[in-house]
Amino acid sequence: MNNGQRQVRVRFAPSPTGYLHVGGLRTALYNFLFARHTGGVFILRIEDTDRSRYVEGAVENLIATLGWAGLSFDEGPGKGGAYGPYVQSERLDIYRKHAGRLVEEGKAYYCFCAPERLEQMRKRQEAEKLPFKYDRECLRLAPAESAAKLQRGEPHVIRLKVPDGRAIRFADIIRESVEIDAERIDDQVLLKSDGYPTYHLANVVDDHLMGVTHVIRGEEWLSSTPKHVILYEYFGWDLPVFAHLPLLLNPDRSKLSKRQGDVAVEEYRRKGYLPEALVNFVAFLGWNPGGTKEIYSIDELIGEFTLDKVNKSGAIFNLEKLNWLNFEHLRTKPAAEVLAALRRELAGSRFSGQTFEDAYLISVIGAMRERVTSVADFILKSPYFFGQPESYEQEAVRKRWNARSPQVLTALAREFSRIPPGSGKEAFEEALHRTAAAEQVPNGELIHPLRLAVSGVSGGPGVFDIVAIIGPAETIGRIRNAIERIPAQP
RNA sequence: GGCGCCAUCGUCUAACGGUUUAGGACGGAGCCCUCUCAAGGCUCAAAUACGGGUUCGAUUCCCGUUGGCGCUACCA
Repeated sequence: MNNGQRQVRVRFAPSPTGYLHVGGLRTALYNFLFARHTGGVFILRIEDTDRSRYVEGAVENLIATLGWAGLSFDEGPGKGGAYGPYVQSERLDIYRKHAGRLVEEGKAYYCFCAPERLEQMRKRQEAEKLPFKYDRECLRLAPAESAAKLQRGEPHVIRLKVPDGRAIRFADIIRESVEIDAERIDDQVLLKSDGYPTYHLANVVDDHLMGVTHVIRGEEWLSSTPKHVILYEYFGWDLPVFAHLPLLLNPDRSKLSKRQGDVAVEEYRRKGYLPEALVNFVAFLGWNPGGTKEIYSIDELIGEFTLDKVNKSGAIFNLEKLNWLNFEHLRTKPAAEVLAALRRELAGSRFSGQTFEDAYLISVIGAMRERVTSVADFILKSPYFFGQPESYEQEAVRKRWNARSPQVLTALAREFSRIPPGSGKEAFEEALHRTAAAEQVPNGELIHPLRLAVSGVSGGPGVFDIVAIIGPAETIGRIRNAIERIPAQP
């Protein structure tokens, strides 16, 4: 082990197979937080060594999503750095060179076995309930024979020659010590027949060449870490510090996947979740600084984050808590920022054709802030601020609208018509009280039908807040509309 | 199947052998507030998987059982 005093260098190394997964976001976040907390360097490296899974535009998407979440990287594609290139498909010669060096030193060997042979062997071993292990057929090839095959251009791979009869042990910050018998490890393919490296080779080579001090990645890599340890040993390189993160789980405790909810970060973005809320949420899936504070800004997370507080067991992605966190972040976000987000939502909604003044939207935000969990909710839960009610909730009509409603509301409208535009809610409240007294009905006989008339629903902000926001003229128009459209009640 | 990792309320978690009638949060239930819905305040229900050790004392340390998950590819 090394790196006592060296500057921390960590990396997030996704493969560009589409969108950024929330599990990937969490891994990226922990790397980012660790780097920022320690004054280290956060690297983005693209692991595109599987050409069949490459998705066009995925890299740009990944970078954009990371940027949205506020996870800025110091070195990486499009950003540069002294250790580039940061895209593995641009580093092929490096991997070939290193694999070749291993072959020369007898630590790896050429394998010419056809996929069909491997497949048969796999089936046989499976039938005998044995773990799959390559039978080392090609390791027994005479050097001359191997060279001849190479000469003839026969398709081949390079395999790691796993040392015999040794226990491979490595330290992990989160899991302490992990040990596995080398006997169990397959002679892993390092370089594929298409000339591309496998994850194992590329990852180890790059981590070393890029000076990575801490490998912080998902637990799914724990089982293959011994292969990496062997590689470090073979190359004569110092081991980085490993930290294998607990997995993110579906509600049924299986590894988080599509099917059981959204796993793409951009989906949450699209639904109006705030990046600070999503970041706060995933940070606490597997990590906790102790104490009872729950709402953290990203800077606070940076201040508190340490790897030894990461826990070992998988965590279920619980949407309810995310909703609450989003609500909490939304309510403390400056109105100007919420305004910008709301304008974006409106632009993509059925109200996109209309224009609203900043002051108007700010008062809508003030009225709805404690009633929404996402920015999209402003439109979903209170469309009546952006247009006339299109319908009237049946249950509310049945409960709140009676035979006298048209008459008293007409009287109320008459009172409202004397209120100058821009008046506060008190003016409407007083007008309503006057009308109720004159018509000799309880306030509720006016308040509830009024709410229904202006909003079409039974819930929402105080009715006087609503009418003050939309103004007297609009309110009167909506009252007339409602009287016309709501069928007479007994 | 083999190997590895993991195991506190439904969920996220706190507790680093005793300060614990196991704390907080989300969600749930109830009450208060109230023009509705929220928000807010108060209250309640809810967990150390099981069995052995070690110890004066185990949520905490060890072993086993059970369960869950991961890996077991020329995918990452």
